Formats: sequence, structure tokens, C-alpha cells
Amino acid sequence: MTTIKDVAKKLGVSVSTVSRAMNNHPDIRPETKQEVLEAMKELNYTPNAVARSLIQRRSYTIGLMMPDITDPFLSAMAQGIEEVLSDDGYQVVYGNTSRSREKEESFLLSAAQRKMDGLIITSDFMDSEMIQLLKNLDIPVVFLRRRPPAELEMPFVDVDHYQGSCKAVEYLLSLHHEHIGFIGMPEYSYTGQERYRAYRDTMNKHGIDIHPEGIVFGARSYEGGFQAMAQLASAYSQMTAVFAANDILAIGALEWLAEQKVSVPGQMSIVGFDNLEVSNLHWIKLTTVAQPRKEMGRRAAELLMTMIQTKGSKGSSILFDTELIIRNTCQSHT
Amino acid sequence: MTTIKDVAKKLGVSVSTVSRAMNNHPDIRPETKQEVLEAMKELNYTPNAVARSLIQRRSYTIGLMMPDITDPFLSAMAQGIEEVLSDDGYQVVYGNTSRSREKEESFLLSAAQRKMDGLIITSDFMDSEMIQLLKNLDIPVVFLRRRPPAELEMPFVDVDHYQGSCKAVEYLLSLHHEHIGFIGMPEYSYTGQERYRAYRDTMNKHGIDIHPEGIVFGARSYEGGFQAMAQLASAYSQMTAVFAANDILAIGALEWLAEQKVSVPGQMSIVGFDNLEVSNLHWIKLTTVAQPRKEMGRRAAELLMTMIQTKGSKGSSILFDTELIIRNTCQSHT
DNA sequence: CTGAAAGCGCTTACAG
DNA sequence: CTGAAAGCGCTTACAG
Repeated sequence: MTTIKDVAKKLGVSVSTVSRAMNNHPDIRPETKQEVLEAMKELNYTPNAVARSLIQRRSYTIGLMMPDITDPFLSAMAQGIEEVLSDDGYQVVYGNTSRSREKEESFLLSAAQRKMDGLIITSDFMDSEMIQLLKNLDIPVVFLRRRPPAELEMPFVDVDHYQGSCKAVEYLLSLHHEHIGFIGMPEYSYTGQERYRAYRDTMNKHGIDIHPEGIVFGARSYEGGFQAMAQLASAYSQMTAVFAANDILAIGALEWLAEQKVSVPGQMSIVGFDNLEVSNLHWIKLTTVAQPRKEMGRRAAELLMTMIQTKGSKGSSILFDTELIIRNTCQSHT
Repeated sequence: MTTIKDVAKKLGVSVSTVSRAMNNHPDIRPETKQEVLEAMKELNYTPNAVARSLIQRRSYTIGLMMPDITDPFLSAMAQGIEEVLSDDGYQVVYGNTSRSREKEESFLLSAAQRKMDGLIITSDFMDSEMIQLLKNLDIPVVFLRRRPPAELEMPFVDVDHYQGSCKAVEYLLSLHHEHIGFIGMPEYSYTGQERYRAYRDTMNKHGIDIHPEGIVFGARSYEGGFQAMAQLASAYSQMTAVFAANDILAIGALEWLAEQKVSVPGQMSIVGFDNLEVSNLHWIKLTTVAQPRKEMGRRAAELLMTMIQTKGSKGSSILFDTELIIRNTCQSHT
């Protein structure tokens, strides 16, 4: 492997000079710089970023911790993140947690050892030990799609799940539905909780009774939505509309309805949340709530970059607006 | 930041001893080791992996270069890769290329500078310059879903696109279809070429004429499949079946057919390729060819690990079998 | 079993 | 503008 020493020797200059040439240091004669650059090319020299990191205490590496890159939502955000970070010369180290506490912990440990310059995390286990770990890291962190615990003074970027869900329920209400069921995500899910809270609050605000049998929490899959819809239909027979906390669940519900020949929106109205690509398929055309996924990733990365550049800045959180996308799964209740 | 020196000082031992304690070196008295380990904990010491990498010439980092993490196929493989690599204490550095030559080149350059230990790449631009770059890296590389150029002696892992596509076309043939159209991916796509080749060969093998107007190459989207089907239907009126080179295209075609009230499989049979999750949706139930995505990622990672561990091993390629999944979009032609 | 010393490949004051 | 020297935080022969 050729090092800075080799190119210094070839030219009969010092290593300092070579270093200055490749780092665009002002204190160097243009001709000297030119010679060095040429020698580097001739020798096929590649600077060793590891050595540089050690001395500069910057690795130009940022960690991205996510539960599941397979989730279309998360992968779109990851792409946005990678785009802005790589443009700035940073590398993204990707850690999949599979919603396992152990994997989250080991990723954070690894971030400490590898001297990562910053972190973007979608964390599912923010207990006191984890918080301590994050504090000890002493690097900028932005939470993506999660709220940081109060003692952490770190920013987050997310969509306004609450407001978006209010829109969805308001829409159903504006269509004169009163018996509105709810299909939720697993109860531990943060986003699921927010969407559920919005459902309750909106119903209450309009003075509409919430029927406990009209609420069910499904698994994170089409099958979960399918089962949930089956349960709802049998337990809450007056129901004329359903707000499903995400599109996957909504589509699972639509499958059950199709199988049972319940016409949508004729007999049942459905609203989802996420605006996944499949929701726009000809047979589905789901009315849902859209969020700017890739843009969220981009903004999270940009936020982290400014936090890194202006050291000590806490960074301010970003809450994106949602948009109700009206398609074909809702109809006025008469 | 606390370093190995701090813990040595606290205990009045040498840094060598501390180093030996944390690296499970045999030449250390168990009691000494115990003391060191405790001191490390007390001081909240975290080893600096950057320093270690510099001296050991291993970064425990592998690079994963992919065109688009948003593609459900690639993200599933990425997940498989991350799982096995992180279990082995390796980190995965993720680079999105967006099918841009420039981004591929800069990722490879970065791999050299960061002293990555290995690479898994889905490369779209293997020209001579790129090949040279890869050679200079002098680290294990496995190609994922691509063939390495002949002069590179590197292994690949992929599914047998050719054989899988033969199965699809043979199936249509077994149903007595003779006028079989083909919807392809963009022509530069490697996987697309293989699937097209299989279509042609299988038709020829059975002595069936291929009609040039029955072949169209679509864009990489539902819309692309939609347009392609429209074109095919008007140009090739005897057509009774279509092999679409991937599920997205197939579903786009199904959308057009549904919109035109052409019954599937009554008037038109369709086979896809990929077995994406959406293909199993109630309204779609697409007959298609399945590939073990996550498993492919896992095996690619395992292959890379053995190449790294047994230095100098070239590694042998892995070609996965496909499986024809028969659902509801094909019917016998009478 | 333990320590002193050299060295990994760079950067960065400090002198000149 | 340039060079010699110290140092980033470790690991690893080499002596003892």
C-alpha cells in the first residue's frame, strides 16, 4: 500500500507538504501542490481515511438505525437520508434492529466505538439505560418518527400523525357517518397510539359515542387487517365506516370485505393512512392520508448536518403536514 | 474521552496489559484481567475502533452498494445481509447509487479510503475503469444480482432468471397458448435481458413463432406495464397470454385489462416474475415466479464472510432456484 | 505473565 | 512557503 511517505520520498519533500497539498491548505506554493498531486496520481495513492479520522476525531460517518428497512415507508426515508448525506461526503452505516432491544443497544455501542459523527434513529426502546447510552455518546442525534424522551434535548422529525388522523376521521364525519370503527396498529406502536388518540378525540369533540366493540388492534400485516375487519363486522353491526391506522391494515380490511361481497363504499367506507403506492392500484383506490416520506428523510439528514456543522446547536424539530387523498373508498352515509 | 492510558494509569499497569485484557489475549493472569475489566467499567471506557482499525488493517466494515433501497426486492436482500453481517460484528455501510455511474465510482473510491473489508455490490456500470478500481481495492467482493466481468474472478449470487422465465413460458405453453406476448424491463437491465432471452429460447424450442409486435419493453413502474399492455393489445390481436418480466409490469398490465373489461384469465392469461407481496392481494392473485430474496442476501453475506476469513479464497457463486407460484391469472386456451 | 518501545498513516502547531 | 516533531489511541513483537 502506498502512503503519504512514499509520495513525499518520491518528490523529496516532507510529509507535511504532501498533506497540505491534498487538503487544500493555503500555505503551499501552487507549483509544489501541482507536483504533489501528480505524484499522487502516478503512484496511485489513496489517502487512508482511517488514519485521518483518528487524528481529526471525525469519521465522516453517520449511523442510521431503523426497525425494518423492508418497510416501504422506512426505505423511502432511508433513501432520502443517503442522498443528502453522501452529497456531503458522509457515509451512512445502516443498522437494522428488527425491533429488538439488544440490537438497538449493540448498534449504539458500536456507534460509540466507531466514533460516528451523528445518528438518525427510529428507536423503539428508550428506557433509562438506553438514554444514558445516548447521552454518553455526546454526538448529535435526530429522532426519526419517534419522540425523544424529555431529558434528552434532541430534535425529531416526523409527520403530524395526530392531525392527519383527525383529518381522516373528520372526513368520515363530514360524510355523516356516526358508527365509525377503528383498526389500530399493535398497541406499543408510537405512531399507532397517536392515530388512536386522534380518533378518540375527534369522535368526542363531535359528541359521538365511541363503541368499545368498534375498536380492534391488528397485527402489522394484510392478514392483520383482514382479521380485524372480520372481528369488527361481527361485533359492531351498526358500523358504516372504518378508520384504519395504516394502509396495510386498510387493504387487509378491504380484502375481507371483498371476499364477503360487502360493497365499498356502498355499504362500508374505509380510510387508511400512509398513501403507499399499492393504495392507488385500480382495484383499491383507497382514500388515505399522505405523508412526504422521502422529503422527511432528506430534512432529517439536513437537520443533522447543520447540528454537526454548528457545534452545540440543539437543532429544532420538524413536524410535517399530511394531506388527505380522497379516492374511491368512502361515500356519504344517508 | 477516556483512553486505554487512563485505565492503565488508574491501575498502575501498562497499556499493553489493558489491551491484553480487553482482547482476550491468553498471556494475562486472570486476576489482572478481572481488575482491568472492572476499571474499564468504572471509568466508562469505550475502546476506539478507529485506532484499532488503523493498526490491524481491518475496519470490520463492509460496503453494500445498491441502485435503489426502495425496491422491495433489494431491501429484502439488504435486510438479510445486515442480519448476518451484524451478527459477525461487521457494520454495513450502505450506498445508494440511483443507477448513476458517478455515484458508483465515488462509493468504490470511498471503500478504498475507508479500508472496507469487503463489498457486496449490485453494479450497473462495469466498464474498464470501474473494473480497474475494483481490482485496486484488493478486497473480497461479491456481486449480487449481477455477473462480474470475466477478468475479475469474483463470485456472484443470484437467482436463475433464465430458468425461472423458462418455467413461466413453459407453463403458458402447457396451457396451449401460442400467441404469447412479452412485456420486458428497460433493455439495459441485466435481469430483463435474461428473462427476455428465456422467452425467446423457450418459444423457439417449441417451434412457436415469435411475433415482433408482441414484444414491448416497459418502464420500471405500474404505469409502464399499463402502457405496454395497451400497446400489445392493439398491435397483436391474436394474443391470448402475456409473460411480463416482473410483477410490477404484470400488475400494470392487469390494471389496463381491468379497465378495459378484458377478463383475466378468461380472455387473457398473465404470468409475472418476483412474487412481490402485492401479487397475492385478493384482487390480483397473480401467477408468478418466486425467488428467495432474504435468503439470497443472507447467503451473499455468508459467502463474503468466508472469503474474508479464508484469505485468498475466490469464493464460489450461488445460483438459486425459482419456483412457479400458480394463482388465478392463467387458464387453459381452448 | 508484564512492560517498554515501535509503529499504524495521517495532521497540526511550531520554527524557520 | 516548508520541514521536523509530536501525537491521535491503539496493538504487537521483543525482552525479561
